[in-house]
Amino acid sequence: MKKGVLEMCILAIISKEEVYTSDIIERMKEVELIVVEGTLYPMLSRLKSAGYLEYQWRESSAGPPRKYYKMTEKGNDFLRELEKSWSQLVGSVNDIVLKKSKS
Amino acid sequence: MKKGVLEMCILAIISKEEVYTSDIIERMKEVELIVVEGTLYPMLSRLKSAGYLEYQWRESSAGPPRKYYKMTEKGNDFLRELEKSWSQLVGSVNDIVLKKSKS
DNA sequence: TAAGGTACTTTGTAATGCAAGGTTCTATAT
DNA sequence: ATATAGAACCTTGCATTACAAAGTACCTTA
Repeated sequence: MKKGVLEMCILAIISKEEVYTSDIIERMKEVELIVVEGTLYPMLSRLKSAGYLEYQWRESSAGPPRKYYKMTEKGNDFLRELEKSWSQLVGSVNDIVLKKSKS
Repeated sequence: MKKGVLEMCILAIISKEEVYTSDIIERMKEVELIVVEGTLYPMLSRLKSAGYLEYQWRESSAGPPRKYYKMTEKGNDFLRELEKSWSQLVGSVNDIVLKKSKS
């Protein structure tokens, strides 16, 4: 029923700026959403294989190189889809929750 | 990241009126949320074992008897919890999605 | 008393997200 | 030079969630 909320968040973050994994975790934490590496790495690989993302290696000033992700055209389309079904879900759930009881 | 949206919907429906499974499916369909028996029966059993629901057998005018569910006190508390974390989730996701890109 | 529909239940499976552990690479302290 | 620490990446195994599909029980009607 509720497919792809986390996926949508990740894609939304990447659509704003090129980021690597730790950036994503940080952006999520900024709005009190906790997500961990073990979730993120497989998901990013999946999204990349699906053609929604592409990445580029970049060196870091302190530490090993990082994979910086950015959206593809297809990824942007997919993000718009996800956003649409997300707002539909929110609407439906609000209908259920806010409906007056039969009294 | 976030669990229990469907659970919250089910509990919200039951909190409005005493219903049996087919009623729930119908209420959900009214707001374009599709849920099926195979999802619902195990979930209702779980919620009942957890002490959030109780049920009562009632005869039907045409067919076998039905399990009518209603909330317990504990169930109402739990529902309020779920609603709170649901609106937090909606808020957080909106923050992510609506945030301006760095440009 | 057989047939069909309604209601409840169980089983197997796919997808999701997490914990935990592992590998590689770089910088720094010894 | 070498060991240590830490950053970044990746993998494995597990619990949970939701669904499809098949199965069981009951009730009404022909």
